[in-house]
Order: sequence, then structure tokens, then C-alpha cells
Amino acid sequence: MSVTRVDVARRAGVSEAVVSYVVNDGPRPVAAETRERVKAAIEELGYRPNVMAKALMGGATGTVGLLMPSPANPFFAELAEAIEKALVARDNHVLIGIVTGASARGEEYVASFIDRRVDGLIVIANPLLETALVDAAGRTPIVFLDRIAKLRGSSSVMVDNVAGSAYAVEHLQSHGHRVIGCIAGPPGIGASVDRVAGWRRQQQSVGHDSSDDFVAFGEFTEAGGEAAAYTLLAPEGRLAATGREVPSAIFVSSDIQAIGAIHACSLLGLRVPEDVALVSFDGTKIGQFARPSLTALRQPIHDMARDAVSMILDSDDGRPARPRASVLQGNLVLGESCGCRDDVGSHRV
Amino acid sequence: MSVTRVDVARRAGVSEAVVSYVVNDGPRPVAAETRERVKAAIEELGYRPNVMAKALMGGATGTVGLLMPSPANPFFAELAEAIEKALVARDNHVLIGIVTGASARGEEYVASFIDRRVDGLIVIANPLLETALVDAAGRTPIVFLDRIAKLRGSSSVMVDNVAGSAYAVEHLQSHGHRVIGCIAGPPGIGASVDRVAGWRRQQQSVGHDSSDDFVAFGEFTEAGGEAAAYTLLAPEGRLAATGREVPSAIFVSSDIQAIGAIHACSLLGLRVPEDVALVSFDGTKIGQFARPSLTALRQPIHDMARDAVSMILDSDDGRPARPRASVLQGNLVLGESCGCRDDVGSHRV
DNA sequence: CTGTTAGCGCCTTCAT
DNA sequence: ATGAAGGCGCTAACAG
Repeated sequence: MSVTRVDVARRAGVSEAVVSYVVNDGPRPVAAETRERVKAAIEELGYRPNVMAKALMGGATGTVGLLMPSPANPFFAELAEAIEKALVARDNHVLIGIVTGASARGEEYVASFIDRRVDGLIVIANPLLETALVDAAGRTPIVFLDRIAKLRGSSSVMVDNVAGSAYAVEHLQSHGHRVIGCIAGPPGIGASVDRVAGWRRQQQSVGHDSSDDFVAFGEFTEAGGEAAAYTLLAPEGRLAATGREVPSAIFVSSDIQAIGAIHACSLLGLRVPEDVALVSFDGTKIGQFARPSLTALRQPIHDMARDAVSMILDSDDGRPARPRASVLQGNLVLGESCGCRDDVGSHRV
Repeated sequence: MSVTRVDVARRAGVSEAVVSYVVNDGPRPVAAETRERVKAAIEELGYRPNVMAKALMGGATGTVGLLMPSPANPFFAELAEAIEKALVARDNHVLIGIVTGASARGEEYVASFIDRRVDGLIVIANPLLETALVDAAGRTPIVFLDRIAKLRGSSSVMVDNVAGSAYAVEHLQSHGHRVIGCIAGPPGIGASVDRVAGWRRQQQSVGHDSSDDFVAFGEFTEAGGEAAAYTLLAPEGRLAATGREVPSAIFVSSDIQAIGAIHACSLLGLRVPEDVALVSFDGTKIGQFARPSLTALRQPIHDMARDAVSMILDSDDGRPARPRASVLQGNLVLGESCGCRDDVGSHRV
């Protein structure tokens, strides 16, 4: 079968313990010469420590669990990839769990991950995991992404959704828009709430209407964005139907919804950005290839991933992990959807 | 600490072995009454078998490894999600590895996954893993997706790329197109090669030009598709520059490339589908929200996932897994990009 | 500095 | 039908 520590020990003419000391750099010192001999034996035999046995002893497994929404949303796909890369760069691996909307599978995932002795859990905003995570919190470090950690001892990485959204809305205002709608994410998710808050704050700060009539909620999907856009823009929609002023611009809470919204505009015969200007949140790659390309508040995906991973991995270093929290800022990426560019059609990417 | 089998045994007033028999339904029978008592104890104590210990004994870990390209390509994102769902539905979990282009990390992933005792490996087309997988093949079942299994003992799930592409091209031909270009995926990947073959076969079968001049290779990314489109369509591109006839239609090997190609057309002032008709391969959700929406050959994602998972999980059931192979057919999804629909009037360029 | 050894939690013959 | 005991590969305390 596979080569074990005993084989290495025999080959190097030492005891099993010494092999351990060499592999783990401790807890006891080893003579330089002996160490070389052992290393050679390991090399020659192609010995690899058995992760299971180590875990059984309570050691680290080099595996962290990632709980995330569907990667059909390109933002989550990009974020997941960034996290995976950051983890692998530090010799860890990812156990993944996709927690879709209403499914209560969350608890099962958490339990299974704990069973598999993950060294930590990275959880991307999903309000349904509350109870499941409570008891997990005591067993392994947890980092929340895009969600304030209410759990004792857990950490969080946030982007400043309020400031980012406000900035995006301000950009729209700078183009002269006054009636600016808001397509929100699913209610109940912190990020959704904050982005609406950012839109509202910015509209209020210059005295524009920010009543709930201008807010349409939808899932973080193309269809969600499309439906929300209809609500705000269609002749039979909420606003037009009651004779209210129809927005000349919309702040959309995610790129994927913006793509759906553009689709809706297209079907309604509205041009983007001429008839309706759009700015969204996320700044994904595919948004830049949308037609028109999206002006969006880009989330600092790689920084988010780096911080989250660091909070998990560096916690083990000294003591039981002191909870941390980081708040990152996004930046605006200019595309065509806001009406900024006159040179539509003449630029290269 | 956590509750072990000993606790359950004590609580139920039986020996540890009996607990095992109950948990695993064997290998020895247990009296119905005793069984109930043990089950009750398990329930009350919230006992969960230690996966690590079981794996140490050579048992299944309920974890399978998935090696895939970047989920920034929505097709892979959808496929990965389908696989994850299929696996979880059968009480397994996914260790994920994203293997990007030229990185030779493949070997590391495979080794790490084996270390973690995965019950199987699902590998989505990546030519770089050859050597790494050779020795893995003996240790765990492997299923290749979109790639013929050359490895002894491994299985594969394929979609009929040649037939699918040919069908897509035929659709273009039915609209009257004769000069049809081909945007290919990265050379070296079986699926790429086959899709070009399908395009060529169909063009040849009706006597149209299918020379290499009409084929442009590119990565499975937006940028890859954009660049390839330039090659075929731009005034300074390969064809126009030499006075050759410029395609009135293009078969694109993936949705994500098609999105890039549309972008290129837009920048070149070419309307889709009026000036250039497009049909792509994949049939992802986001393709339906592209502008124009994509006519595409949809891959049977859920069937692919189901088959792949079944090949891994059902192999363990009886004997050492008899290698299987399944070939699935796609179906054409009609969108606006091919020019089928007359109701594109609502779109402006 | 290096060797010995007792578990970690579980499964599985082998007895009873 | 049930219990006892060995061992999976590794770590860490405890000798030497």
C-alpha cells in the first residue's frame, strides 16, 4: 500500500518519532545530519503524511469550508475563485457548499464540514445559516463575508456598501439625473439593505426623492433584475401606472441584475444609457462585456479574499484566534451604461 | 470533547461493536430491540461518526474532488453547481480545485486530494493533468468530463461536440449563410477540436469553404472571443486584409466567447445578427440575457452532472468500478443572435 | 538528541 | 446476537 512513517524510519535507520520531528519541525530538535538522512528517505520513498491520521490527533487538516451562493452570479464566481486561489497559495484546500436561497441545507453543510474537521469556515452572506453556525462557532474559526459577524468570536470582511452605493448614485447625479430608482437585492441580506441605504442617503443629501416607491427588490439574478426593472419602468409598472415620474436612471445592486435590467429596457424599447442610465454594484468582468458595458462600483475581490483567508489561517498561529473585522472600499469602474462616454463604439478594451 | 462511539455504547448498555453494527447496518446482525436502544442513544447524544477515523480504516470519506477551469466562464460555473448539487443529494461533499490555464498546479491538486482520501475525482477537460492523474488512477475512480478517458480504468462523460456543432452550423446555413467562420476554443482541448470538426464537417457537407482561414482560436473567455472575432471580421483582420470574403455568420465554440464576439462586433460597427449572425455552444443562462440573446447549442448540464456523479459513487458499490462512458446530446436554444426572430425590432444598435 | 509507547475513533475478524 | 481486541498512521509525552 502507501508508504508510511514506519517505512521512512526504517529506510533512514531512525525511529518513527524522529520522522515526525523532521516533518513537523518539532516539537523536539533533530541533529542536522539525521535530519538530512530522513529527508532523503522521505524523498526517495515519496512519503506523504496521512492527513486523516493527523486530523484524528486533532491536528490541522489544511482544509477550509466555503459556504456561498450560486456561482451563476459572476460576482460570487469571481470571489470564490479568488478565495480558492488565496487558500491554495497557502497550501490549503477548499470544501465547497453552495447554499441556494430558501434551502435549509445550511445546517447540514456546517455539520458535514465540521465532521470533516475543516480548519475554518468562510461564509458568504446568507441569513439562513444562523442557527447552524452557532455551535460551529465554538469548534472552528468563522469568517463572514459581506455580513457583520454577530456570532461571538467570529470575524468579518465587509465592503463599505453604503459608501460605495452612495458614490455610485452620486455619479449618476453628476450626469444631471434627479429621479433615480433603486433595484435592491433580496431583503434580509445585509448587503442589500446597506446598498439601498447608500442610495437613499445620497438622494436625500441633495434633496431628491428617495421614497420606497422608487425601490424594487429582486433576487441577485438576471431575472430578478429584469422583473425589478419592469416594476420601475414599464407603462404598467408601479410608477407609470400611478402617474408618477419614471426614473431616468437606476442604481442596481448587482451586475447580474443590471444585465437583467438592460434586457428589460431592451424589451421596453428604452435605450441605455440614453433613456435610462444604469450604474451597478460589483464590477465583474462580464459586466465590462455587457452591451452597454456596465459602469459599476467594483468590489475589491482579491483583498476580500486575502483578508478572509488570513483571518482563518493566521488565527491558528498563536492563540485561539482573536476576532477581527475589516471594512474595504470599492472603486468606480466606468463603462457605457451611465452615459459617461461619448465615444461609444470607438474604444478598445 | 465530542461524543464518541464509547459514549453511545455506554448509554445504550451495549458494546462499542454493536454501535458500529447499527451505524453501518452490518456486518453482523443486531436484535431489533437492541438496535432501537442504540439508535435512541445516538439521537440523544447527538453522536456523529468521526469521518477521519473511518477514512483511516480505509472507509469512504464521502468527499469527491472536482478539478475544473475558472468559474468565470458561466458554463463551468453552472456545471460545477450541478455537480455539487448532485453530489450533495447523495450525501457527499466537494473538494474543489480550480486549474487555470498554464499553471502546473494540477499535480499538486491531485496529490492533495488523494491525501484527503477523496472517494473519486471528477475532472473537467484540462490537458495538463495527464501525468498527475496517471498514478491517481490506481487509487481512486476518475471521471473525465468532456474528454475521452485515455487512462486505464477511468470513465468519461461527453457531449457529442461534433454533432452539436454541426447542428448549430446547419442552423446558420438554413438562414442562407454560406461563408461561416469558426471561433474555436484553446487548441489542445478535445472539446475545442471536436467543435471545429463539427463546423468543418457541416460546411463541407454542403460544399462551403471550411479552410483554416476561417478558424480563429481563442481562450474560453470574453477577451478570447473578442480577439478571435477581430481576426475574422476586422478590416485589418486576417480575411479582409487579404481581400477574402468576410463571414456573414460565425459559429462560436462557447457562450462566453460569443459575448466577447458581440462586443467586438459592436466596436466594429457590425450589427448582430443583421451583419453577422452568431450561434454558440453551451446554452448558459446568461447567454439568454445577452444582447442580442444567444442562439446556442445547450449542453445537458444536469445529465452530465448526474452521470459523472453516478460513475463515481455507484462504482464503489460492487466491484472495483467498471469504467463507463456516456455520450450525451445537446439541443439548440433559439435566441436572437442567429437572426431567427423577426421581433428583434425592439433592439437598436 | 533519539527511541518507546499510549492513545485519537473507528471497523472487523475472532471468540463467546 | 454480542463482546473483546488488534490495528489504520500519526503525534506527543515520557524515558533513555
